Amino acid sequence: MVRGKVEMKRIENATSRQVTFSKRRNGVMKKAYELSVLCDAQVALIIFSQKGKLFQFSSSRISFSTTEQHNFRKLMIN
Amino acid sequence: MVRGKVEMKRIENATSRQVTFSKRRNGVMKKAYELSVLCDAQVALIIFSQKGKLFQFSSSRISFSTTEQHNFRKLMIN
DNA sequence: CATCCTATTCTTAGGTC
DNA sequence: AGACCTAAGAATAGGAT
Repeated sequence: MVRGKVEMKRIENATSRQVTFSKRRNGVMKKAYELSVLCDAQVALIIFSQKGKLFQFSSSRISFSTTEQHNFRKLMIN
Repeated sequence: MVRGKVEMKRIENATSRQVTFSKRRNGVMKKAYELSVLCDAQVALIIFSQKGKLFQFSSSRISFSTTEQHNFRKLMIN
């Protein structure tokens, strides 16, 4: 595979998938933050890893309540 | 200002802010989609423009209900 | 207000530690 | 699991239309 090029499908190797998850999760969080700041938009981002670990970003006037997170997690596990 | 370089603060010019919103909104949506596919993660992203227009992405097993969207909108408007 | 262009910056795959 | 490195590819600012 050419270095840097990636096919848009599930990464089969579990280690690579975990590393990419960690890197890209930070990337998309940053992009969400930048959008909210630059454009004065309200943004909420919620991410569950395969193991059900939660990551989230939200700008000041929008947020996920604990109940909503719980509901999301239930949806995710089904 | 150097072409391509941007300060991480609200864009004051309304036209520029709108154009950047449109471009970066697509960018972050794409990143959220890619994260969900590559890493088999559950991702939900919700964005309100300054005018209260809603944009969202969510992967298959997680989603915002109409009620949740309504609640977000109320939070956002306050 | 969306879409094309492209120089420039930013992100990231693959690697090492 | 996380931090660093670097080449390569992707995103985007500013302009044009």
